[in-house]
Amino acid sequence: MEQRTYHQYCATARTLDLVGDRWTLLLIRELLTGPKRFGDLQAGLRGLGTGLLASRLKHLEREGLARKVTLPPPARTPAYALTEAGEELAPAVLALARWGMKWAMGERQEAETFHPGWALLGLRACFDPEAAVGFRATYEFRIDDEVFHVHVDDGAIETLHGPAQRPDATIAMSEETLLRVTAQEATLAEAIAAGDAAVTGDRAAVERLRSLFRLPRHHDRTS
Amino acid sequence: MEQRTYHQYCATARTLDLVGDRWTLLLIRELLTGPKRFGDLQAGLRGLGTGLLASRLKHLEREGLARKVTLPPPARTPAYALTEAGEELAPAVLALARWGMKWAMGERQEAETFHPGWALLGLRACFDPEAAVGFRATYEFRIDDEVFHVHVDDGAIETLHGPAQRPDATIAMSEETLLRVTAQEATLAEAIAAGDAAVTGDRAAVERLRSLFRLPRHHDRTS
DNA sequence: CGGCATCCATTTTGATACTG
DNA sequence: CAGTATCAAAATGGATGCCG
Repeated sequence: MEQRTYHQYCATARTLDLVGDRWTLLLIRELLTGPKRFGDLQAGLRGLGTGLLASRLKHLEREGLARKVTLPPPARTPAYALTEAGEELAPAVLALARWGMKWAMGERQEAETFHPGWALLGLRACFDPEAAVGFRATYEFRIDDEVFHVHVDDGAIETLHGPAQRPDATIAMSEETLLRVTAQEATLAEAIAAGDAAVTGDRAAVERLRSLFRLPRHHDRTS
Repeated sequence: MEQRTYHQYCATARTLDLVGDRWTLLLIRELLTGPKRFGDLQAGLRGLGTGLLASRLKHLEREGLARKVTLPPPARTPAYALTEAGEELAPAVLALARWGMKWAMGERQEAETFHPGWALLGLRACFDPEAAVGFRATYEFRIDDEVFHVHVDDGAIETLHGPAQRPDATIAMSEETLLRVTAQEATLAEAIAAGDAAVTGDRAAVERLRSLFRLPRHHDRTS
C-alpha cells in the first residue's frame, strides 16, 4: 500500500508527505515534551482511535521520526520517543503554535479538551533567548496531578514532562489557574498573592520567569 | 463543511484546524510568493481538482487567511492574495521547508513535479539575516520563462513572483541549472563559468549572494 | 479562463469490539 | 494496558458538464 504523496520536488511538500496527515503533527507535539506510552498518547488526543494511533506510530517509526523505547526501571513499559530528526521538527511545531497564539486562540470552547503539557509547550514557543543570556535555572511545575520541569540555560530552554532533579524553584497551581496565567488574565505574581499558586525555593528565579517569555496578544483575522 | 476539528484548546491544534487539511499549507506556500490566479494555483498543485481548490480557497477566505483581489491593469483578472494573518504563516511554512531540506530532500523522483518558485521560497527559508546586516540589493531571476525577484534589505528578505523595478543584477538560468545550484551540486559561479547561467548588472552583488544563505546538507533520518 | 455542481471509485477516518 | 480487527462515515481524486 503506497501512501499518498504530493509528488512535488519541494521541501515543504516532502515534509508534509511525512507529517501532514491528520494527527501526525499533534502526535509529535505530544512527544516533544518527552517519551510517552501508547495509552498516554491516546489520552492526549481524544478522537484518535487505537487503530489510527498504532498506524501513525508505525509510520513515524518506519520514517525515522520516532522509535519505540523501553522506559527505564521501575517502569519497564514500552513507550515512544522522538529521534533526532523528529526532535528537529520542534521549530516548525512551535512556529505553528506561535501563529495560533496570535491568530487563533480566542475563548476556550465547551467541547475542547486541555492538557497542561500544551501550555508548557506554548511557554517554550514564546521563550526569548535574548532575555536568558547568561541565566540558568530549573523550575518544576505541578499542575493538579501532572509534573513538568523547565530548564533554562543561557538562551536555551527545555520543557519536559516529569520531575526535575534539583529544581531552583517549584510552582504549583491548578489547571484553571495555569490557563488564566497563560491567557494573560492574571500574572503569576497575582495568582501567588491570591493564593491560587504556591511557590517554594528561589523566589528571585520565579520573579525573573516572566521576563523570559514574550506572550503574544490575540489578533482578529477578519479585520 | 469544516466541522472536523481536534477540539483541543491548544495553539498548535487550533492552527491545524485552520490549515491542517490536505493541500491547504501548500496553497499558502504558493501564495507566499505573491498573488496567484485560480489557474496558476491549480497548475502549481497537480492532483488538486478544481472543486477541492475552490473549496479550499473559500475556506481560506472565510477564515481570513486569504482574500480575492483583482489584479491591477492591464490584467484585471481575479486572483487570490494572503491577508496579514496568512502572510504570518510564513515562519511556519519556512520552518517546515528547512526541516525538509535537511531531512527529506534526496534525489528528485521521476513522477515529481517542480516549479522554480519552490526553490525561491527555499532560498528565503535559508536566508541568514546576520549575513545581510547593512546590505541592500535587488536581484531578478529568470528561470526558463518565469521571472522572480529577491529583495534583500538589512536583515530582511522578500522573494516574489514577477519582475523587479530596478534590479541591481539579473540572473538567468534553466530550471535544471537552478536545481543543480540549490542542490549544491554546483555553485552559481561554476554555472556562470560553464555558460549555464548568465548575469547582467552588478557582479559584486552577485558574488555576495552566496554568503547570504545557509543551505543545509542532507541528513539521513534512519541513522 | 474562472469557478461551481454532480457523479463515482478509492482512501482515510472514527468508533467500537475484541485479543494477548 | 497495548495493540488488532472490523465496519460505517467522511474526505479525496478524477472526470466530466455547465455557465458567465
